[in-house]
Order: sequence, then C-alpha cells, then structure tokens
Amino acid sequence: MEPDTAPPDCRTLLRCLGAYYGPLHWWPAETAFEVMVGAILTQNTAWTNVERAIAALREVDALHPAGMAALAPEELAERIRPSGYFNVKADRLRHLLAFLQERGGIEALANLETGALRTALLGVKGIGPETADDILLYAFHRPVFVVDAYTRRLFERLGRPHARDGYETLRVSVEAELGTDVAALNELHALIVEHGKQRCRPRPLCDGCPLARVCRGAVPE
DNA sequence: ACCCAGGGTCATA
DNA sequence: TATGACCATGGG
Repeated sequence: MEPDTAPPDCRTLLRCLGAYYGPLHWWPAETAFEVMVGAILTQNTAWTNVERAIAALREVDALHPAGMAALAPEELAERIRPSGYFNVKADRLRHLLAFLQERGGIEALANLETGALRTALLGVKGIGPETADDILLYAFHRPVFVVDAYTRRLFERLGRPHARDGYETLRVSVEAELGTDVAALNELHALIVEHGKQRCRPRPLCDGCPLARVCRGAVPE
C-alpha cells in the first residue's frame, strides 16, 4: 500500500536519512582510480567482499594504473577473487586500464565536459549506467545522481514518480530536484545505500519521519 | 539449504 | 523494448 501523504522530496530524504546515518563520507577510497576499481568490483556484490579484493590489490601495489597493468591477467583475477565474478571483472578492469591509457589518463579525462565523459565511460566494456555515474560523481565530482536497486525499491515504496521508469528518467528526475549540488548528490546516494542495507523493522528515523514505515522488509499495511 | 549483494553483457523474441 | 542466462564469492 502506498503512503496516504505526498511522497517526500529529495531534500527531505537527505535531512531525515542524514540525521540518522550521516555524514557518510563517500566514496570509501583514496584516489580516483581506486573509486573506479571499486565501482567495477562492487557490481552486484556486497562491499565487504570488495574490501578484500581491494586489500589484495594494495598488497602488490596494484591500486594505480601502472601497478595494475603490471600484473599478469591470471594474477589480477586471483587477487580480486573474493569480489565474485572474478574472471569477468578482471577483464573489465583491463578494459578500464586500456581506456585510461588511450585517453591520456585520469587528468586528461578530467578536462571533458560531464556529458562527454559519461559517453566515454559508457563506451568501456563492463561499465554500464550505474558504474559510469559512480565514477562521474565520486571520482570526478560531477553533479550526477547514481540510481541503483536500493533507490528503486525505496522510491517505489515512497510512491515517488518515475520509480519504475528507465534509468535515465529516474536519474534526471532527482538531478532536477538537487541541481548541481555535488555534496547533496553524493550524500543522498550514500544514504540510500546505507539505509537499504539495514535489515530492520520500519521505525522513525527523524522527527516527523516520512519513511518510518519504509525499511528493507515489506511495508506493513 | 536458500537468498541476496552498491550490475552488465549477450542472445533471443 | 524486454526478458532470461550467465558470471561467483561470502554473509545472513
């Protein structure tokens, strides 16, 4: 059943979720390249598994492009094994490396306009819309909203418009509310993920909480 | 023993 | 456009 009140806007969600969980200081990485690697490794995978893979890469100094490129393909796959889909993801990381080299590195990419940069990222095999937007927002600090499965579930339960529309439509609808506020876009996605991971009964998160009845489990009627 | 996780690609209809 | 199969590990 849908809430009988109007669905909360994004600023309200930020205030409420932020009061309870935040600030979250995303993305958990030290460099732009590490953000890109993490964005690929976390595809359909729990972050705890990604942390092991990242640690295994750090052990052999493979968290920068040259260091990763120096690894044999088999060793790269072996290092990231804990993150799952390790053969697929090893290929994707190598596509990323080739892309960075062709384009003159991260510094050169940073000169591109956001739309051009997104198009370029989507041209890399293994980088789809969500991964591209993770990279745009958290590695290049561009004003982009990242849509993921948690976002769809939450928005659907809140009765927000476009919850079931295509990726681009949903993304643009949020960006229309938050404008070019990179800090807000950063925090909102992080908070939605953090809240989505909770396995809890619905409870109020803030004063007059608009999603007190919306948690990971079924929405009580 | 199941279900899911901070997706994406490819083949098919 | 829209499903379905596939990729794979680790925690609840």
